[in-house]
Amino acid sequence: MLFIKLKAKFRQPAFLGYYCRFDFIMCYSTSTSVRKQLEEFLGPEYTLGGYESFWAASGFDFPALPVLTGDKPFVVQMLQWGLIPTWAKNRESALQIRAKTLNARSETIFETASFRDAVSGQRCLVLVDGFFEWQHHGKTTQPYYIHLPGATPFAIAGIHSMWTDRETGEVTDSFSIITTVANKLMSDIHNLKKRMPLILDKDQWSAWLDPALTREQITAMMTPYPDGILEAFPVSKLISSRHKNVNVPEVQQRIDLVKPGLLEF
DNA sequence: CCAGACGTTGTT
DNA sequence: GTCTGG
DNA sequence: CCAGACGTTGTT
DNA sequence: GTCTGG
Repeated sequence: MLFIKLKAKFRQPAFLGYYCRFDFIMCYSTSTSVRKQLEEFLGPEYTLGGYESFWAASGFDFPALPVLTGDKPFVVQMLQWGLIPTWAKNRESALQIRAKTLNARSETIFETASFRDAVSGQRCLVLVDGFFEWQHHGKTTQPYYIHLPGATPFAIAGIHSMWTDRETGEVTDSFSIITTVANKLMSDIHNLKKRMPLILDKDQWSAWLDPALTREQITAMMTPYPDGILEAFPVSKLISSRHKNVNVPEVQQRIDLVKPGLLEF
């Protein structure tokens, strides 16, 4: 059994932002500077509306996260993570199903009952500047934060769905993020499952949100992010905690591995 | 036919 | 809503 | 991933 | 120890 000892060595965060652990955790940030940073990145044609940022958000909390949809591609909307299909009969079944729809596998998305309606005409983009993934060493895990150079924001591609509660009339707009096979970096980090979120740069956003896309065109966009661009560093296991508040700056602080893990970046 | 599911991740 | 399992 | 359960009888 | 639920 291999134990990895960790020595926390905090330094100033290189940036602020929100992120999103793609499988069942995370999205980040908090200060007004983050909003400004995103505003600058998006440019004047975008409206931030009710945009809210986090240091970390767990999928199992079903948080509302900043999303662009095909209907309003230039308006940041807060949509709920955990897609509820239109056919959910009642609140109980809606809550049950959304716990299983945090991620959608790109390989089967056109066939699965929960996703196939949304993928054709209800695509969306989840705005993040990073996400977390765990590297496995025997029985232990080491979380990493994955991001672009300079904390450049990017989007995780997703699908969304409007659900109306027939008892209350309440409408919920919710989403799933799409996963694909890992690229090289993510294969090293997510060393067992070797998956990664479908990441789209800003110049691909309008194509992804175009409602006229054919199935073939959609499939063609569902590829791993190119190698050699994403960066990663190890972070404290605070991010893995279920009961502590992980929505704090510390979750994204780099730590040094006392006994180096399988990887150094 | 009806009832029940409808999903992903992970096993160094 | 639609498919599957019994 | 972690936290928490870890069971049976009888039921519209 | 191992499975399940979130």
